[in-house]
Order: sequence, then C-alpha cells, then structure tokens
Amino acid sequence: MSVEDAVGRLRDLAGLRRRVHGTAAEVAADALRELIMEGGLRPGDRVIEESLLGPLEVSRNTLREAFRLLAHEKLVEHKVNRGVFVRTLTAADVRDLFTVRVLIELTALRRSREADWTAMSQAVAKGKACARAHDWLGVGTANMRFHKAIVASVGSARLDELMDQLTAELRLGFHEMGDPRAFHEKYLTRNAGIVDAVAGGDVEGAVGLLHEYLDDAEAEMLAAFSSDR
Amino acid sequence: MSVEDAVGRLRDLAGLRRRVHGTAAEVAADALRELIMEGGLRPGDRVIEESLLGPLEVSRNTLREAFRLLAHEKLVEHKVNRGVFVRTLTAADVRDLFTVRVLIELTALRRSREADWTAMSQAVAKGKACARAHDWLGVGTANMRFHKAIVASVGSARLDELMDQLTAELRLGFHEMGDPRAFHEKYLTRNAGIVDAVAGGDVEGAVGLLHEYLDDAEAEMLAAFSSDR
DNA sequence: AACCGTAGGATTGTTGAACGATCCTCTAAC
DNA sequence: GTTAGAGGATCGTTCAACAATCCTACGGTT
Repeated sequence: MSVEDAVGRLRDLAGLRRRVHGTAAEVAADALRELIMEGGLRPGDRVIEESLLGPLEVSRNTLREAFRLLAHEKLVEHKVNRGVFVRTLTAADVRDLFTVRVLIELTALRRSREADWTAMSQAVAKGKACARAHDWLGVGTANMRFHKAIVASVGSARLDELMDQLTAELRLGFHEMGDPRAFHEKYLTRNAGIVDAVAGGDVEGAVGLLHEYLDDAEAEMLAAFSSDR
Repeated sequence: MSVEDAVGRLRDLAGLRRRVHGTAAEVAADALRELIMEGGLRPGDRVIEESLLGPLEVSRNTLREAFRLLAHEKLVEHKVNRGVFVRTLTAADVRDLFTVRVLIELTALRRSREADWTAMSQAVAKGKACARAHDWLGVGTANMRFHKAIVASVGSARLDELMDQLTAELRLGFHEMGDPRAFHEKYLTRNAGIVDAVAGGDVEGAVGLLHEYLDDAEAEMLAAFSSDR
C-alpha cells in the first residue's frame, strides 16, 4: 500500500468511527490500529505526526494522546525525541508471547465446560467458512478467536484483556511472514481436533494437542524471524 | 492527609523525579502514582486537573497525558466529561484479581527452580525485618515481592508486567482495609512455609499451601469489602 | 581517503490561552 | 414533591508558538 493510499484509508476509517464512539483521541487510535492491522503501516515504519494531522482531522495534542494509547497496547514504540514507530517483533518477543500463551491456554482449556466448547467450535466453523471463501486472513482471525474462546472459559476480564493484547502483538508478526494461506490453513484442522477431543471427554488429550499446536506455531514463527534477520 | 499536605507532597515528589527520568508526563505520572500508593489520594477521590497544574508544574496537556498513563495502569478511572477518579476496587475486581493470581502463581511455582527460591526467601527475610521494625506496610510490600518472585521464575517479561499491574491494583484495596498489621503479618509465616516446602522438594505441597494462602487472602478482602458497601 | 566536530534543518516536547461541549447543581415553576 | 431549565464548573479540543533534541550534510583536519 502506498503512502497516499494509507492516508486516504485513514481518512475513511476516521470518518466511519467519528459518528460512533468516544473521544477524538480514541477515534484516532482506532483508525490507526485498524490501519496497522490491515498492513497499511508496516513494522518498523516511522509514523510522523504532521503527516497524520490532516487525514485524521485532529490536533497534534490529540494525535499524541492516540499514540500513547497505541504505545500501551504495544502496537507502536515511542522513542523520546525521535518519534513513533510501528512495533517490530523480535524473536525474544515471539518466545515470550508463546510462553504466556502456553501457561494460560493450557490451564484455561482444563477448566473449560460445555458452554465454552460451543464458542470454541463456532470459531472453528467461522474459520472453515473463511477457508472455503479463500479468505486466508479471515482464517487467521478465526484462529485467534478460537484461542480467545479457550481463555474466555476462565471467566476473567483481566485475562481476556491480556489475551487481546497478546493476539494483537502476534498479528504484527503475521504480517512479516510470507504466504498467509500456508501459515494459517493447516492450524484450522488442528483446532477442530482440539474441540473434538475436549467435547469427547478427553480433556488431557486436548490439552496435549493444544500444547503441540502452540509449540509448532512458535517454531514456525521463529524460523521465519531468524531467516530474514 | 489533608488536601494541602497532598499538594505539598506532590510538589516534592515531582521535584525529586524531575532530575532523573524522561518526559514531563512520565514524571507527573510517577509523582501521582506514588501519592496514590502512599494514601495521599484515596479510592473514589476525584482528581481535578486544575488543582494539580501548580504543584506538578506541568501544562494541562501534559497532565492529561499523565492521566492516560495512570488510567491504563488501572490506578485511576477516566470518565469522559466528568474527570478522573482514583480507582475504587469492587468485590468483582477482587475476585477477578485472585482468579488470575491463582492461575498464574500456581503454575509458576511448579516451574520454579533453585535460583528462583533464593529470590523468594530473600523477600520473606525482608518481610521479617520489616515486621521486627513494626513497619507493617513494609511487610505488605515484601509479601507482594514474594509473589512477584514466584511469577518471575517463569522468566516472561509480559507475565512480570502483568503481575506488577495486579499488585498495584491490589494495593488500592489494601488502603481500604483496616489495621495493616492484622492484615499482613499473618501471611508472613505462610510465605516462609511455602519456601520451606518447595526448597525441601515437596513442590506439590508448596503449591497446595499457596492455593490456600490465595483463597484465604481473597476471602479476607472480600469480607472487608462487603462489610462497608 | 577516513575521521571528527559543527552548523542547519527537521521533528518532537511542552506550554498557554482560547472556545465549545458536557455535566452537575441550584433555583423556580407547576 | 417533582420536573424543567439556567448557570457555573470542568472537561475536550484546537491552535500557535517556542524550546529541546536528533539527524544529516558540510567542511576542516590528519
């Protein structure tokens, strides 16, 4: 996406949200977040304040508040006197993210009950639908939703919030990897396997499958990161 | 602490930090955070922008950036068009905080190794020293450090950060409870028991003790919360 | 040619004042 | 007693300006 395209897209995103919610800073942060998720701003890109004042139609102070919000979500990095940069995941970040996921998701899956399984299987179904439509980024989104559903079975608002942040960070890494189909499609069937196992009463088997899933995904991301750095 | 005292303390805190750290917003946030932790601002208190501009010697925009930082740490609540308030923990918050603690700390303790135990026992020693000096808030701080040390054995930066936030939130609740000695002192010996068990090779026994500890602490806090609300 | 210090420009950090928007309170009418 | 509305307090946002800092490119020295 060219810079001009990104700027235009930003104006559209800001316009859409302006009518819906909250403060100007939140609207600006929403638009920027979406642009980053779409790939319009890539990891490592510098985000210059002045270039966004026009498209977002906010003042500099408000834009800086929006930057603070995104910095807390770890989507951008704020370097004093140097500006804001779209976050670049390191191999250490990937390892840390999966360490946390393993710790939380395995325990959450053990605690899950029947009501939680339906949310999980709905996410799998959504992923299959996206795959049939060849919407591979949609498959990735559905995969994330599946894992969020696992964590949601704990019923903790703070844990849900943590998982939201972890998935947002992981998504940054997705953009740096190659073919989205090759990366996302194969995990779809594995998710289905986990649902089947847990719904069939084999909780520990499902936990084992989930652990293998996470280890494999971590290894695949790490391989991609070490190859180009 | 009177309002005038709080304002004076704030000016001192800001002056101390101004020579050390980064941006003005961070300095202001540090000073406010410390004031909240010391009890100079109590849960439910409204924090009016204008009243802090003078003591902190920052502009309104900068102060608002500081508020954003504290809001993200959940130390203050930002209500649109109504201002910022020092956060008040609800019973639901307490339950959620302990749910997360149980999930993370039990797993972390299972993974701990000898190097981690020294950090844990150092925290216990620090707590005993504070108790001898009748510094009951220091005992509470040392208790928190003990639990942070448990989580640190996972070796995850994100988990450490989460634990920092959880302890900061819990501290808000401490201020609302009565006698700090009665609340903190008895947990000191239980921490020591956990260290002894894990160092003696009885990891699962230690995990059991930790679980009981957390359940009791949660019950005690919940009892205090339901009594006055 | 390689190195170093130094302008100069570009960008961020911070301030102060201003004005509109929103909420709360107090009053007055019913 | 309840409701409606006016007024004041406070917040949300913008704008313009200046200070502080960083990056780059230039020129001098070895």
